[in-house]
Amino acid sequence: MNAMVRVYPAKMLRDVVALVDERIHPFELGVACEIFGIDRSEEGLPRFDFAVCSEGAGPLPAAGGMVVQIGHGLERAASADLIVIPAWHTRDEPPSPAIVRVLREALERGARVVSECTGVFLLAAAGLLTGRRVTAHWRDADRLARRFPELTVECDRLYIADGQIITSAGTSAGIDACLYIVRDELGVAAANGIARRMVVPPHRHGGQAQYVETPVPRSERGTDDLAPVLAWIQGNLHRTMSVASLAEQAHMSARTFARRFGEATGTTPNQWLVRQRVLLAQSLLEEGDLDVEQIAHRCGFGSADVLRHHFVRQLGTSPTAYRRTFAAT
DNA sequence: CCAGCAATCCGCCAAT
DNA sequence: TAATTGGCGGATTGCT
Repeated sequence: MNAMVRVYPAKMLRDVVALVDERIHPFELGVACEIFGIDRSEEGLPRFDFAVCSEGAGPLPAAGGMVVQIGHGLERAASADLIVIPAWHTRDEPPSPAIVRVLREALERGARVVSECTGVFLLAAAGLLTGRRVTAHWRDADRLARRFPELTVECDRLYIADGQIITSAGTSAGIDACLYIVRDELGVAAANGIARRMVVPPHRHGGQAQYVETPVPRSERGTDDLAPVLAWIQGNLHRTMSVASLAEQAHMSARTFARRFGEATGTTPNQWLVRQRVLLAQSLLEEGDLDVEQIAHRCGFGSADVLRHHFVRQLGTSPTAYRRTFAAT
C-alpha cells in the first residue's frame, strides 16, 4: 500500500466479464483485458474483478492458429456489473437461450452491457435493442439495419450509450467506449489514468466521426501541425481563446485550420474546446473543494452559469450533482 | 431564462 | 487535371 489510496464510491463498477463465443477476436478481447484486466491499484487506479467467460468454457480458436483457453462458464457472468461482448461470430443462428438469459438478467439487476464491433449482432438477436439507438462498424451497418429494422443504426459515431447498453464501432472505438464507461462510473481521473497507462488519447467522445482521416502522415512538412496547438489548448484551458487566434498559432488560415481540425479530431475547434473544458471541470469536481464558480473560471468559462449550461448538455447532470456522486465517504 | 449581439461553422467558389 | 487553400456569406451556435 502506498499513499495514493483513493476511494471510488459512485455507482460502483467492480465485477467485469468479457463474454466470447466460438471464435476469439484477439484485438477486441484484448481491449477488455487491457482496460479491466490489469491491476493498477498501486497507482491509485481502480482494480476490477475481471474474467473472460464463454458458454461451457474450454479452448477456442482465435487468429493465426492460436487457441485460447477460457477458464469460466456463463455462471461467472451472473454477478457482473459490466458485460463486454468483444465481437460475435455466430451471426446467423439465434443465440443460445442460456446466453440470452445471462444478458437479460444482467440488465435487470442494473448491470451494463457494452458491445464492440459485431457484438451488437448478439445484443440485437437477443432482442435487447428494440427501439434503441446503436452503432456498429461502418461495414456492418447496412447488414445490421436490414436484419433488425427496428433498430436506429447511426454508423457515423464511435460509440453510443443508450441507457445501460453501449454499442461501439470497430476495434479502437471499443477503447473509447470502455473508457467512457470507466469515466462515467468512476470519474475522469480514473479514466485518464488508465488511458495514460495505455498511451491512448484519453478522450474521444461518442459523437466523434468514425472516419477520422489521418491515415497517411502528411509527408514532408509538418506531420501534425495541429499537435502543438492541441497541447497548448490543454494547458491553457483557463484562458479565453478564439478560434481565429488558434488558427494563427497554427500558422494557418481560419478556414484550413477548421478543416484540418475536423480531419484530425472529428469535431470543430470550438466543440472540442468546450469538451476539454468540461472534462477539466469534471476532474476538479471529483477531487478538490473549489466551488463551482471558481471551477468555472479555472476551466475558462465566463461564469458558473455557462459551466452549468455545458455540463448539463454534455453529461445530463449538474456540476453539484456530479460532485455529490463522487463525494468520498 | 431570455434577448441581442458576436463568434463560429460550412458550402461554395476562385486561385494556386 | 487533380488537389489544396483560403475568402465570403449566411445559417447556426454561443456568450454576456
